Amino acid sequence: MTVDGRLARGERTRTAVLDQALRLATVNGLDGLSLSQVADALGVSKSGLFAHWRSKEALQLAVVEHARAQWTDEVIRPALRAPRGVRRLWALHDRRLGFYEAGVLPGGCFFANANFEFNARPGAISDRLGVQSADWMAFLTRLAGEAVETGDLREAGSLPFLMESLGVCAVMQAPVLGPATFRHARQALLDHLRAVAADPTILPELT
Amino acid sequence: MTVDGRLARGERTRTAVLDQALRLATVNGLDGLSLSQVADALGVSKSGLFAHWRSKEALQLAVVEHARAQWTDEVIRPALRAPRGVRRLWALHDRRLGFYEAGVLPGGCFFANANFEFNARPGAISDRLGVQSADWMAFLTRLAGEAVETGDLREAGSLPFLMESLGVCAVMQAPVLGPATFRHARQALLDHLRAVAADPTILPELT
DNA sequence: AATGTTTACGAACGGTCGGTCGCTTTGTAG
DNA sequence: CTACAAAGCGACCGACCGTTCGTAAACATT
Repeated sequence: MTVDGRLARGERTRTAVLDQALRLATVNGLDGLSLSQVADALGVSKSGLFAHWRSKEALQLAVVEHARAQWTDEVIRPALRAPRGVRRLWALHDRRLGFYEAGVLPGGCFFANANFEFNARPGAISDRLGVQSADWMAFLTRLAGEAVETGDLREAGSLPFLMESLGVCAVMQAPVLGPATFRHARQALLDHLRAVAADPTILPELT
Repeated sequence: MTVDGRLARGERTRTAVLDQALRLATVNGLDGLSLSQVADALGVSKSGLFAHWRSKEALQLAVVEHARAQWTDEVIRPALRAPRGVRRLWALHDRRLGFYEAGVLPGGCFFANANFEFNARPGAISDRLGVQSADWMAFLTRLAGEAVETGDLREAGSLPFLMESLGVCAVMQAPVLGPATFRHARQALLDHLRAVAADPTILPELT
């Protein structure tokens, strides 16, 4: 199977641009993203970007999808290796906070940033963010439901909303209050899970 | 006591500008705020703004303080009318969510928006936001400590962080998931408070 | 009535923005 | 070798940005 060298090159620049644009978007905002900045940071020309995306909004939407793929690869998929139930819920929370702590994105969390940036601005980007938000909450709800099925939990209750809350708040406060924020976010969920889990001993101790 | 008509007029426009700028900042971002937009929305000239603030950043800092004053008037002060202890904690949470629900600011919460916007951008504005964030968390911690003193709670634990988390997450998700979000945010804190309160009966039922 | 101050305005400036156009380079296919 | 297509570049456009400056009106002070 031979590949077209031109298309391959295009694909390479495309992902390089999306990587850079994603990082920049978490710092200056998805809307504050400037095509000149992205182009200069990669040593390409601004007009060359229009060969891949016909407008800034098209690039922004591509960044949203790129962020979703990264989130799936680095947070969701690793967490799914944990056994179903309360341990998987904990793995997801732990992995998520680890993603923030590692500083993969200089601005913390792309989705939290973007949701707050577009929460009062209708349009294609806001719509897409809304769908992804709903998907994410549905995923959390499904995992909590599984924990009830396995008998780990008596009931799901507000657990999905609580997990999302702790994650979002942690990434918001971390730049101000320092790394201890993540310890709070872990401790808070661990306390809650221990209180509602049928067998608290399957949950780890915080080191 | 006679007042200088010029100063009075200046003060009037100043607060009118800050009101408008605060609302606009919650929609387009504190940095996305455009002086032309603010000026046009109030029917004043753009250059006239520089008679009151010597730069855009000065106006932005003034907006931050204006938002703090509004938050104190409409959330903190009313909540302080509730008796010390767990009822005051609940009143604060309830009042906060009510502030979001009422749509006082079209973009939800100024501070959450601004924190996420500036969480990776050093500068005077970020510094000011950081101080206010720390103050706010200290206030929550003080109220939780009072609830321990009054005997309402055995221990504060992660309660301040939890309250902040639920509030922030609610205002983030409300535009996407609708008003039910606030019910979740209230229920989640109420469940937690009932679980840790010495006397759960002093807490209200959700209607 | 004369003087000074505060508020506010209109015009203009340099700079950056998103976007367009014509061109060159690189690689594929016949 | 030729014809074609995709990738990428440089020059340029109109629009908007924050900011400056000179000026005029409103008002207080003397």
